[in-house]
Amino acid sequence: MNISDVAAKSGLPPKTIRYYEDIGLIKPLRDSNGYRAFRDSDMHKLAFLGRARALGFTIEDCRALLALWEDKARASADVHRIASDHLAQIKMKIADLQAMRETLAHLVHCCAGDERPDCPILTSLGQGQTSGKEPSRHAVRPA
Amino acid sequence: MNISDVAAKSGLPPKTIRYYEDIGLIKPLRDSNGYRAFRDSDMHKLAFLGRARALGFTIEDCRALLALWEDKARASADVHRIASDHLAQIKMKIADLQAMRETLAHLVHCCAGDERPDCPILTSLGQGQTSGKEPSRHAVRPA
DNA sequence: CCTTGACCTTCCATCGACTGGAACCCCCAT
DNA sequence: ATGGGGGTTCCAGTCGATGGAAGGTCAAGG
Repeated sequence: MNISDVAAKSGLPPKTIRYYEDIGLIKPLRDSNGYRAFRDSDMHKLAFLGRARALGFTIEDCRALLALWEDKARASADVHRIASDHLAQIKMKIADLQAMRETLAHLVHCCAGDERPDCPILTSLGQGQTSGKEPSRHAVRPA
Repeated sequence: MNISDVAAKSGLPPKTIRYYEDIGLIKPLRDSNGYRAFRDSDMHKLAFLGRARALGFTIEDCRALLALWEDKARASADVHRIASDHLAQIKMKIADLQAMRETLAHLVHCCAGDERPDCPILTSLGQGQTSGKEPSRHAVRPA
């Protein structure tokens, strides 16, 4: 299988697949012409990676999960720990985003949004009180 | 005021303040020794930026918001649009993260997390069905 | 046999929003 | 003069790709 076949089957772009080889997540063979020759096992790994990434696991988490997946003697506790740590991160991000949403929704609601200059959004940004709390450490910032 | 004073008052690290000057968000004066000399107006802008960033606005949004803040003849509609677009982004991210949370919570719940190798988390990642939907476009990915 | 076009390859740069660190300058107190 | 705590610049790195340039390969059609 060439790269565009695996791309189609795994749903990952060719660029991403090359990148995953670069960082050592997969090790496809090579044809005599230099083309990558993907085995079924490579395909499966890529599909695995795609799903793990879709769940928001970091690349390093993916690397660890892939190793555990391959290791038939793994302890499910190891997988469990990675996943529940990640779940905790996600929960924190949701909380952060919800706080932003509350504040923003309130401001947006209060702003007339017409041709006049009066704007509670700018007033609030100028004076403070975006929320009660500090900007939290686990930073949820724009994509 | 020197940089560490403004840092203390605005809550932004000196590095970030220099960066904001670099990208043209603020234009502090300079003392004869080359030190940045911050006026009150610079301080206010930095505080404004800190709050806008805490609400998750991108730097480019912040630039636009700052310009509108300075413009006493602005139309609140412009501010409103930026904020409500951003609010929509946040809502999408929350939805994505909640979908991840559901799936992950289920998997974590199903995994024994002991010394045995059997692990529904890995099984699921290996076989698919992370959720009903495609990984959405507005990618929420790890920090 | 030659060309065309769709593949494939590598390598380098860019995105966002900082952050770390090196190397160096400045100012004040001892 | 020396030490320590400011400040300055500039370069590299983070994370996870993605865009693009420059060039090699292959199969089909004329």
